[in-house]
Amino acid sequence: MTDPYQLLAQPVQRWVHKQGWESLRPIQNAAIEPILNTDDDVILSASTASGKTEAAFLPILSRLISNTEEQESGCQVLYVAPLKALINDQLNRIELMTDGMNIPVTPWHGDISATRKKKFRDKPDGILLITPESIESLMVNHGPHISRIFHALSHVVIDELHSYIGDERGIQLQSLLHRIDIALRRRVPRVGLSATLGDMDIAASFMRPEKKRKVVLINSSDDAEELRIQVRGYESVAPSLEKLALPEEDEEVNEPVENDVFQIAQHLYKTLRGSHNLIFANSRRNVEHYADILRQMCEEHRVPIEFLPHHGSLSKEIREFAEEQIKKSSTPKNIICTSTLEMGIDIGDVGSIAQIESPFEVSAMRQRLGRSGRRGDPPTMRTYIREEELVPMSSVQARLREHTFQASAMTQLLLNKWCEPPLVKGLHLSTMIQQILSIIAQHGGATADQLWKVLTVDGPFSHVEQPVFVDLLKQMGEKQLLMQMTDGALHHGKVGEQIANHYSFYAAFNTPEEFTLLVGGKRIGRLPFDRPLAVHSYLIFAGKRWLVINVDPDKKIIDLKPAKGGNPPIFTGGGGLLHGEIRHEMYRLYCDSTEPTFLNKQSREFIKEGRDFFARNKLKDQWFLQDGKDVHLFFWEGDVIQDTVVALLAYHGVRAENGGIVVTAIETNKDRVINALEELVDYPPKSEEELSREIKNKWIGKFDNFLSDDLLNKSYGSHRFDIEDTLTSLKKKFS
DNA sequence: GACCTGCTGCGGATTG
Repeated sequence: MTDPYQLLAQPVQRWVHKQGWESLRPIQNAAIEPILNTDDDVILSASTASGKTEAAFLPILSRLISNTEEQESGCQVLYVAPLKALINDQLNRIELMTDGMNIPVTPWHGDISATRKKKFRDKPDGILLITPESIESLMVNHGPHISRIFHALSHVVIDELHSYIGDERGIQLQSLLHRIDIALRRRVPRVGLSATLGDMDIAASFMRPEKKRKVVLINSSDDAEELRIQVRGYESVAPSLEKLALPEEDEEVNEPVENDVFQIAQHLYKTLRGSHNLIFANSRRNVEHYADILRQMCEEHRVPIEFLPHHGSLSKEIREFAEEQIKKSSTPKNIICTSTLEMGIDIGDVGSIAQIESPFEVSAMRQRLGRSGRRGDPPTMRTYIREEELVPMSSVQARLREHTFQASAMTQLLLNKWCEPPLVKGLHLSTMIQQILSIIAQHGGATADQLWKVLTVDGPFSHVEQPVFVDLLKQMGEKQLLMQMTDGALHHGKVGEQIANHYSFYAAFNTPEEFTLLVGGKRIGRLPFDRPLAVHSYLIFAGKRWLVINVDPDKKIIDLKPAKGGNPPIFTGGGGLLHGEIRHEMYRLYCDSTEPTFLNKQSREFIKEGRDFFARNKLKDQWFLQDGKDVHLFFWEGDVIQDTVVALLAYHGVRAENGGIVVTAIETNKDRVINALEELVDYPPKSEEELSREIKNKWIGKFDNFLSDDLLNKSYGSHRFDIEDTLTSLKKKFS
């Protein structure tokens, strides 16, 4: 066998040599042959910091170098990233790799000057680093030039592949890449990079939706990797009535800090101060809450403030300040963050990860764990779990110690190297509306037949049936998004023109309106529009305390000044969907009698208490539990199935709620619920669409407001419900 | 019981 390294072009070999590498990593060796010698699509899956970028670019650059003699100039590599910050980071890395190879590298996103973009459009060359939204803008504004700009395209590289699969942005990216292939009349090989792909087959069919195309999967996992993981338990004291008393108006008050929150903060302070760590707190509200408590602790002990908040509603300046601080080794800093620091940008050496309460996905845990332990130390994560003190009124969830079991099950799955396959479902009609308008902008018009071919035949919308597509076009006509010329060609209607000509058109995902928060005229961040603050109320934001001095609903501005009181802000948001495998693992953990090794003393105690309750109520075999007027149903399934059960029961007149570990049917009895479920198994509703009719607030996609009631029910049902899987699960219960 | 992501072209004035 030949050494794959020998296949690389001379200048690329010289670059490898200059790095002082003794050998290439396994993933880098494995990637060379398929990328260099074939036109297959390739997925490179390997842990964080394993050199995936180099694995893709060493063979790609080798190919470009051997091609340069024949090629006239033109964009040769299209590298797509989900974050601007990632493009800025990769620009430096790739420029170093191409040093002396005469291959220019151009970044393109919203912060790059129009001049630089124009220069590239006029004389495209080398490697383009770009976001999906900026490709969209290229299509809409420079449609006729697409084939000229990309005629020499050799490869498309998709970084952080997992971040696209299953959502609007993924469908949009599939559509854009497909449209580039169509413009060039050939298939450009694609290379996908990721550390957390739960299912390689799903990833492969995302990369290339066309059937009968081979995707080469290169998976390099380091089995010997040591991990340090602990799940720590904390118990809250049930709140006393005095603490719930309402404050006098204008009084500077703070929500009381619960004792378990205080203990968690104390442990973070004691364990993490003096080094670099990331603290993931799951919600922006919790980030602010812990940032405030930890700042006070630092002030009380008269030490420098070493805990900084970081989330998406903070201004860019505040976020970048925190990032700079943790990059410096001289000043130890901890950043308390949401998922903002889960992916991408290199923030230097992080000693350990703290996770406050479980995230919703094992893949998020894995991604977060991968941010620590970069310099020889094993990745380290402490998960802090809160459980309520048990009182006579305590819920069944509290008695089962649900949070401890969920965190333990997720940790076990992480150790088993499992993570969620992406949830690929839904019609994505909102994104289809966007792509229809975009294709028309690109070509200055299109026929219904052309749209159908581009979008559905080998395209990203092959799951959309023709009658739905026809209905959608009619609807778009009625809402003035489209109009039809006498020759049959479709053009933008009055409303379509307005939407597609504004820069807010390029993103496929939905964003809420927001207020801007100002201190002395300076922006510190944003708050969602539907949660306006009253004048004279107190707020904790950016880790500091403020008084609201003015609210301007027209300009969407809130003015603040420093204060001593304050409460963490409330943000809006839906719920996460837990995967069924996590509930299956939780069930196994309740049935089991051995103790996982990663528990501390208190969480071991919680596991024992949860198992006692589980055994006393015979929940291993029994899936009903009458609780006063309510009935708890134990399905041990994911949230899509449990949400579908709730909707199915409502359809049969039984009110129910998905409470996580249980579905609770309210004010009813066991017999009535069993009757309803048996009837459902025998006479299920015909479709998810039918099930959606009684649901309110069905606008989830950006352009859902243009759908008819029928299409909206179809769309909503396809995204949120799964009758088939639910019936399979129910039938198992009755067998 | 949630989080995150992204974003024009054009004209006119000013400067080198």
